[in-house]
Amino acid sequence: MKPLFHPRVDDLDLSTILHACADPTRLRLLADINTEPGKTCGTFETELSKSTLSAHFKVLRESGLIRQEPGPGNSRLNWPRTAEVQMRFPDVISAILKSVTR
Amino acid sequence: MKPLFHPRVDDLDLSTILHACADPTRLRLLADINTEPGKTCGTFETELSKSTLSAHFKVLRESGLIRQEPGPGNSRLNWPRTAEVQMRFPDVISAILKSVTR
DNA sequence: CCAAGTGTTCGTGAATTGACGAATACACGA
DNA sequence: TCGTGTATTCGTCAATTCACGAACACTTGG
Repeated sequence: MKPLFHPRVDDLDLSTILHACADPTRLRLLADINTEPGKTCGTFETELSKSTLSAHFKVLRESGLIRQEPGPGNSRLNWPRTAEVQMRFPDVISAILKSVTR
Repeated sequence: MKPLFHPRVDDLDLSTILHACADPTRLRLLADINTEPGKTCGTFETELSKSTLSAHFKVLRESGLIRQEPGPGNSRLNWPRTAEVQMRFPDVISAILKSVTR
């Protein structure tokens, strides 16, 4: 599996991050990844098609909110980058995640 | 001056709020309103046209982030609703505002 | 080697966004 | 009442977003 692009902490942008969080689907995904780190892309509850979901993961990853690393088979493991993001923007992500209704 | 629509605290939506914050221009406006509450719409530093600015204020207002009340003449005074928003989504707005680079 | 499983990419289309200028609405002072 | 200042609304336009299915890429098990 090809490794994917991930922005460095220094390159994180607040507006980009907020935009990534602003979509209900992505916010749900992000929350799930934080509750259950290492989940594989196919294990999320959703009605959406695979391609749509893949696009959402891409937005999350490119914003710096998650890390996607090669997993077993052709899968990808999804990890939160919350700790890293907090270094740049303290409390933002944690506050948002706390407000997400399950 | 007509009073404008403002959502009740109970009707605030996290995604809507994050979307409102996700635009750099709006984030700038929001930060300015919080630093200097009661500012009038025309007193913001910007290159944008009146109509564009007005649209941004509308997004902020309808998301619940600011209150726009009639001011002297035909002006509108802009107030933060940060305290109200915090009741629904604790720390979210304050954390975002702290991360805004001046 | 082949089939099954897992994701990504591409092309498409509908809807939304963000920008603008022109027109409009409203309040106030002269 | 007539300008002037302030802000909203409207119509338009280009660009972006979000959704989908089809096609492709890659790994692994049989």
